[in-house]
Order: sequence, then structure tokens, then C-alpha cells
Amino acid sequence: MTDTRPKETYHHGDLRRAIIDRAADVIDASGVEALSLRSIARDLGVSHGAPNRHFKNKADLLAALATEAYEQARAATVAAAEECEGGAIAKLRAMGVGYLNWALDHRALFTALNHPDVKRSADSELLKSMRAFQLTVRDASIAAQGEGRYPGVDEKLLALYNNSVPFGAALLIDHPVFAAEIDHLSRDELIEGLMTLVVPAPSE
Amino acid sequence: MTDTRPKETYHHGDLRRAIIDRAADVIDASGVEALSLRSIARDLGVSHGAPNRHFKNKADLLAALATEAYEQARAATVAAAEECEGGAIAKLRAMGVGYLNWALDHRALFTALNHPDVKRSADSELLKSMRAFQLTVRDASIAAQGEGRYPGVDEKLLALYNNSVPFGAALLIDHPVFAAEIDHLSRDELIEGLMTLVVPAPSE
DNA sequence: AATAAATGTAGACAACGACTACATTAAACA
DNA sequence: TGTTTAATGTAGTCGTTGTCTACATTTATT
Repeated sequence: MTDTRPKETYHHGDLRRAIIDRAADVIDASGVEALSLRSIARDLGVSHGAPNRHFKNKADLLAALATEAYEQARAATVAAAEECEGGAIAKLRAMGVGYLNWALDHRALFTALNHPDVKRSADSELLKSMRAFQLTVRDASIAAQGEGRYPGVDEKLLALYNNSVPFGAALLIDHPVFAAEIDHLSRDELIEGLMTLVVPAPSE
Repeated sequence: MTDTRPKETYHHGDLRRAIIDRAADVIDASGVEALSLRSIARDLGVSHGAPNRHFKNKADLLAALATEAYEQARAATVAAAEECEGGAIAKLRAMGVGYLNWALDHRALFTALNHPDVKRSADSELLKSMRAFQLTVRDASIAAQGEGRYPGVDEKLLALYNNSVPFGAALLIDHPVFAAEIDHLSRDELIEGLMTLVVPAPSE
């Protein structure tokens, strides 16, 4: 996954990429609070000031992680929809499954995506990625509505609903206390079961 | 803003309470990353080491905030259910509304409740509060199932679903990018509309 | 009244984020 | 090609923070 392309020069070659990857590892291992530009620099064998050439400050690194998270999440949901052979409703359901699988497979990025302070950042790249993700889900919701799902419901409200479930579920499934309650279900059963509640199969 | 009491007494009286309250203010105003034990101590007119008598470390303060958040959230949902005069299904729907209203009225505590590093804490008080909240929702879900809602669905899966929606929705509604998309709806319309999708009124 | 426990203070230290001036490498251009 | 310019990394510094320790003051207990 970490396809670092070392050019083996005195300049690191792709320090920005390496910092982001390392940051994700740190978050996975020790949490967001443990994230430190200096320790990442040490881990990568560069001076403590080097990261500042790539990130204006620490929040900027977190924003970069979140941007990547939104792009990956969007790619995962779009891919899931494209692999689904059903109609718009089935695709919407597949997108939720795809998103949940991505979130559980990339907890560090998912953490960055949900970090409370990321909302505060006005970074335009981040806002663009957020918006792209949102629109993807909204369009899929509208398409599903065209197939008769939840007729008459405000489409933006429907988009909120279809965003909220995987969003909240990923947080809860990742949560030790809540997860303990559902450990009799396999992950796939959990995700499939949940999305079936959200987007029931078309009656047939 | 800072209710610094007259420094006539050596002991503060209720420093722990004051620190928690001030921490919530800081989170509201400047985000979690801006939280600092020393600046809180300064604001309250005590020495920089005083908070350590009440919180083992910074994470412990965050855990205390989260504990209080879970207790408040539970109280709000229970109160909403008790004020609802309908059956178990109507009560479940009211609980979601109550939870969402609480979350949007107490963003700092909601932030603490969702902070990624809080999950990592093994504080037993926190775990107790988390569990109490979880069981409250689960019991209400089971009661609603007794009235015929989602027959045959694994009750723990149903509890997850009923937790996920308000959980995720509160995050999204609080989110500038997503919120911009639904600004044509008032907050009450939004919450009511969403919960109606989650827990439709019983057919009658 | 004597003593212990709780609570607040003051000082110290290492780590951190962020800034600066400077050095080295890569890129652009003549 | 050689020169200049921008990008990138280094080393040093500063103020702030979390956390620890020793000590002071107040409150609780016996």
C-alpha cells in the first residue's frame, strides 16, 4: 500500500507522501493526540524543520490526511456502485457497504476524516474533497428515489439520511464498547445487515 | 467569559467542576487541539499545576468530559422518551429527536464524546457511562420491535442502526459543508424529517 | 489539639510547534 | 554548457505545554 518511490537522493524525493503515510501509522498505533511533526521527522530521518516545507502547520497535515480520506472514501463508494449490477437502489446499498468496508480498513484516515478540528479548517482542497463526496452520495440517493424509494421525501434530507448511517455506524463499529455488543456477527454480516435496514431490497 | 472568583481563599472550592466547564468553553471557541491545562489554569486564576490534582493527565480531562457527555446524552434521550405519550415505537423516535437536539445544543460535549482518542481511554467511569447509554438505546429498540417494528431483525443489529443515525447525523448537521446543503430546512424540520425516515410512524 | 489527607504552589525538564537564517539540491533558462 | 532561481532540507532558537517533584496551605479525621 505504501508505494514509496525512493529516488535515493539527499533530498528525500517524496517527503510529503512519506509524512502523510507515517502520520497514518502513528494515528493507528497511538492516536491523534500522539501525532507530532518532530517525531515523524525523526522516524523518517530528516531534520525537525523539514516537514514545515510541506505543511504550513500541524493542522495542515491533518487537513491533508482528511483530504486524502475523503478522496479514498469516494473512490471506494464509487467503485462499489460500479461493481454492483443492480439498479439505482441496489447501487445505493452497495455504496454504503463499500464505504463501511473502506472505513474499517482505513481507520487512521477515517479518524482524520472525522476529527473535530478538521471541520474548522478552511483549506480549499479539503472543502473540495468533502463536497465531492457529499455530491456523490446525494446523486445516488436521488437516483434511488427515481426508482421509487422514499417517494416524496426531500432529496437533501434523504441524502443526509443515507450519509448518516454509514458515517455513524463506522464510528460505532470501531468503538470497543459498542462493538462488544455485536461480536456475534461477522463483519460482513454486520455491514450487509445494516445496509439492508437502510436500503431494503426492492420488493419482489 | 472567565468567572474568576476573588482569590481570597487558597482552595478553589470546586476546581474540578470549573476546569470541566472551562474546557467545554475552550472546545467551543477554539477546538479540541487548543485545549490546554495550563491555559485553563490561568483562566481560572490557579497555578499551572493545580489541574493535576483533579486530572491525572490531559486525556483524563477529555475522558471526564466524555463521561459527562454520555450521561447528559442519556438523560436527554430518556427525558424525551418519558415526555412522549405514544407507544414504544413513538418513544424510540422521540429518543432520536431528543438526542439530536441535545447534541446540537452541546457541541463541546458532543465533540468530546466523539473524540477519536476517547475510545482509547480505559477509564472505568467512562466505560460505564458509554455502556449505560448503549443499553438505553438497545432496550428502546427491543421494545419497539415488540410492537412489530422490523420483525426478525437481530436486536443488536437494530440497536446499532438506531444508534448510528442520530450519531452520524449530529456529526453531519454540525458540518459546514454538509449543513450548507440542507439550509433550506429548519433544524426542527431536519430532525423530525430524519427521524421519521428512521422510525416511521406505525401504520394505522 | 495533633495528625493525616486533600488541595494548591513553584520550579524544573524534555518535547513540541513554529519561526529564522543558512546550506544544498533540483529546475529553469540563457 | 553555465548561471540563476526556486525548492527542499538543516540547525538554531523561542515560547508554550504536559508532567513530575518538593513544598505550602487548608480541610478532615481522630
